[in-house]
Amino acid sequence: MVAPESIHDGFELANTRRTLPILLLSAREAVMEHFRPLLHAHDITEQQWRVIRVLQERGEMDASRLADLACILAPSLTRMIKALEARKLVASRRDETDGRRSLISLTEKGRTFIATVAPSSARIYADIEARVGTELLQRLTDDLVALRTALDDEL
Amino acid sequence: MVAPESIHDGFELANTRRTLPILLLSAREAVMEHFRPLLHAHDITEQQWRVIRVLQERGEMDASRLADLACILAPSLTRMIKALEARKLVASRRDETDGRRSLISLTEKGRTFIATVAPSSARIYADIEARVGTELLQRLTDDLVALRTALDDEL
DNA sequence: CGCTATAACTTAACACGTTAATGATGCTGC
DNA sequence: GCAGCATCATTAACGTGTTAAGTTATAGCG
Repeated sequence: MVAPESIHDGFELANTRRTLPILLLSAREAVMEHFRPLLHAHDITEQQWRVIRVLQERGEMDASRLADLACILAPSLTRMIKALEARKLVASRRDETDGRRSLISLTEKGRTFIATVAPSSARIYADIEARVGTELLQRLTDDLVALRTALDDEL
Repeated sequence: MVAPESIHDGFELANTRRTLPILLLSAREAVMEHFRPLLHAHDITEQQWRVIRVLQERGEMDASRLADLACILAPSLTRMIKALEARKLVASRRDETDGRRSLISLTEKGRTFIATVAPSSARIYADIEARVGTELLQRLTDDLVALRTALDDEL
């Protein structure tokens, strides 16, 4: 499929299709392809789904932490919270002890929404797990965490 | 860092932070973080950089194939080609034998541009390779390809 | 040849990614 | 107490992701 040359010789650009950015991007695309029909059917974006799931798992938190955990930038989150509030899936309030912070939480409607979508989502993930195989999936999970750790510039 | 429970039990949602979509997203983010200053300094986006690199590696091709290889959707590519043409980094022309197709190619200026940025880019990739380690990088590369293959619905 | 279907792009509309700048609040030291 | 700096959130501007609809061109078929 691809020439079996070394990934990178240190002097020239690597084959674009074999670089980490594209491999990670296309792998992610292959995974998301399976979830998209479900999310679309429930009129929610992938990013919004991440946000409300994080809220369900960890409860109310400020916007910065939510953005960090859901892998979403602050400006995007600001826009999304407005949309999710309009649908009454989340609620936000000012932190009383720190007026700069905005605390976001899941509403009862939000919890119900997740409960509605969760079974299908879990089924899709189980199908992916079955296709990929437990061994490969486990190794990938560990290696991806290791990759992040190796690249994290501990400031 | 994360509770050492099984990835997924088949009945409930997995821990969001341990799911493939987020792992792949955050790993990619960790990698791109290192390239962003360079790309920004040359006033080019990550996606545009992918597009012109694919053109350099494989030469003139039609838009569909280019979009596929660079992992970019057709509507995005249409917009990008306009921008890249305005900067005279790429050129496009109609396919003479199939009037529907648009053939995209790198200009001389485009080649020069890549030659200018390539050394820094290669240095950054080499640094990443050094941090991550050859073994982990090689295994990840293979596993990510395997993941894509496993999930590809061969239509 | 003409009709229909399909394919390759293009456009449009809306959401998110990314960077920079602004506003508001908190904090620190004097 | 207040001036100056840091932090959190928001806004703005532009590029890309995503889906749907629209254009133009080709292919198939009677």
